[in-house]
Amino acid sequence: MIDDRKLDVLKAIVTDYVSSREPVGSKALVERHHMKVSPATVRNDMAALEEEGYLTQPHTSAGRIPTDKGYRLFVDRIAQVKPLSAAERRAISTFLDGAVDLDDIVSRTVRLLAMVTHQVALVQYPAVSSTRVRHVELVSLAPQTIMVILITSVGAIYQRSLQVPDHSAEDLTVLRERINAAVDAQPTPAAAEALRDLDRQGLPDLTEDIITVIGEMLVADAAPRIAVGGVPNLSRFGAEFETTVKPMLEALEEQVVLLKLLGAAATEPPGDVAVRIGQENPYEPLRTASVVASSYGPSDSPAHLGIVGPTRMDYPSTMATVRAVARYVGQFLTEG
Amino acid sequence: MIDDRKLDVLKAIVTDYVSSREPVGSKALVERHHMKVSPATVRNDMAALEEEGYLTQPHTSAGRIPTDKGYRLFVDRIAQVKPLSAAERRAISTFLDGAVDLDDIVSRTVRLLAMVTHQVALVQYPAVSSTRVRHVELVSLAPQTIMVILITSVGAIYQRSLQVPDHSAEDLTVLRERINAAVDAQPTPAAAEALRDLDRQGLPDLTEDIITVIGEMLVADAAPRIAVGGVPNLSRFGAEFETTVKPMLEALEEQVVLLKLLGAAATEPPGDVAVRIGQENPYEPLRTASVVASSYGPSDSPAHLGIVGPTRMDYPSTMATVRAVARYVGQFLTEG
DNA sequence: GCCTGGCACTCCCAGGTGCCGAGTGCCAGC
DNA sequence: GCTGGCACTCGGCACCTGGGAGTGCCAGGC
Repeated sequence: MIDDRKLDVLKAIVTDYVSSREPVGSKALVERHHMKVSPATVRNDMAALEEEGYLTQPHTSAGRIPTDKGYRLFVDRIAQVKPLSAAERRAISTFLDGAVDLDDIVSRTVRLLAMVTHQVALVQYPAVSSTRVRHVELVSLAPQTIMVILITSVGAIYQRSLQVPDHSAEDLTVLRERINAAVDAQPTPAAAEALRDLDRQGLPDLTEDIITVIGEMLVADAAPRIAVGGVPNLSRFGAEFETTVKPMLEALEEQVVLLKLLGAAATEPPGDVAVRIGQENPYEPLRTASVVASSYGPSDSPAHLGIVGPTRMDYPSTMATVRAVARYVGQFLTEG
Repeated sequence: MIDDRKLDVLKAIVTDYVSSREPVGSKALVERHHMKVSPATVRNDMAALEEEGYLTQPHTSAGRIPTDKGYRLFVDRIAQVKPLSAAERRAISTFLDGAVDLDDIVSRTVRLLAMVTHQVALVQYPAVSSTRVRHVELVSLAPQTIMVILITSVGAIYQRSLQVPDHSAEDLTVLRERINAAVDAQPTPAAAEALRDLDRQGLPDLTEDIITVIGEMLVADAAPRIAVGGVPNLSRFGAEFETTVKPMLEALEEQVVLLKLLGAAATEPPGDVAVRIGQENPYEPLRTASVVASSYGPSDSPAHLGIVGPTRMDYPSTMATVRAVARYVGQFLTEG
């Protein structure tokens, strides 16, 4: 039975533990939070919370610390999103000023997120499919190698090389014009369709190969990438090197793992913030870490962004920041 | 006076210290290296080496460890490059098989270096100027925004956006054709020149802006990038978190610092390996780290690659690996 | 003259001891 | 159902101590 006072106790313990990194005892808790009840009462509540799995004791006669389940309850039931400070608002609303291309936008975003949350930040590049095609370029790199370049309306560039049969420069020119006529300014799903229905009359042998490749680039979002920043923020956890820092460094090296983490975390509709705490993460070694993620871009194919940090983190502020940044980037992309 | 035996002693101390991480005493040294002299004699040599600054003692009655100066002498005078193991040779000669584009080559290289050396690996993307221009594309992103895309013969893509006055699609087409006629298949310095001398007759207003931007892209190598890999290898130094891991993480976040480090280290002609040890690095916080670097690509504008690790590293193997990888990548780029 | 064995000395480190304080659980009383 | 009180537990810290590794120095020998 979790009544209101127990929730208050849990909330106080989470808050104190996050800021002090030390197990929280009943006496200190009552003092620091001006509670209306005595330490003994709080102790009873703590015992009940521990009984139900929300708290744990590192050892007998130590204070309590929250479990993953405790953090979960805290996030679900208690944490009202903390309003951002004026400085944070200002940072968020100006950090994209003067961004020139997609790379620039992403790298600024990742730096901002890392700076404001003091955690490791992750930003996925927007999917191809969220944009319109601006131009397709075919460049002959070697006699039998062609590079296909796809440029989207947000300034993103995707490239692929492929081996093709012999061909002339004229072949390429014709093909390039035909393709661009079909896909220019189309949203990517429509472009993929237009490409399938392209009139093959008079086009060279290599057409099919190239169209296939472009189709893949448009649909599959072949190699979704994630930018990482704020790794030095892990320095604060030097003490927990083996359990926290090492697995995080290893995860950060693996794009696949990052994608899985972000993807699994950000299942909510864009604008909402999702939190995966400790064991809830789909990656075993990161059971001491939490992911706070959101998404941006069009709702039919959103890109994700978020942060990774120890379960012991300031969820209300972090969630507020992630949400604000995601919204702002999304807005910037649709407007710019 | 450093005679041969003292060099042997230094060599033995460096070797043992690198593998054991512990100060080396005279007795253990004589035993492990089957020396022909007694511990007492070695002690005298050690005292002399310490006197001259090649060794130091963490505290009285502890063994000796090498100083930066000691490592320097070791590298300069003693370390014969260790031949690579069969497995290493095999890894190096196959890791680029199937690499499709420049991004792929660089990311494979950085992973390989990290894997073989067990250190943090750095690989700079080849400079624009080391290649030929394959194509220049102008794409209109917004009414007054143009993206300039430069594609080189190795499949590298460089992009820049710029604001321009109003223009028509025809303007762009004319300009694009004129520019490509001038620069196609030229080595970048020649291309820059051709661009300067371009016949401006009949070209639109925005020509100058665009030519300037392309010129910058060609010459200045506007944003040299460095790929980083093997960061989890820092896990082995968890014990020295504050002094070693933290400053490294911070340095790795800063492309500028990395460029400076690699650039300063790899001043030798391509094919040679350069080592910067501890204090010799041009970045104060990394005074407990060494950089082993080499360069690849054309000798007039080489790109750098290398590794960063603690001064206590296996220099002979590391140097051999870095050299082998640099050579192989260089070869692959010229052939492929 | 250089190497060597011996010896006294230094100092880190690991293990053991004891105390202190924070924190708990429980209980009787209001 | 809350509270104050009390006995108890246990981690952390300071302190001490002995062992061992390593050194510097010196006198003697090849």
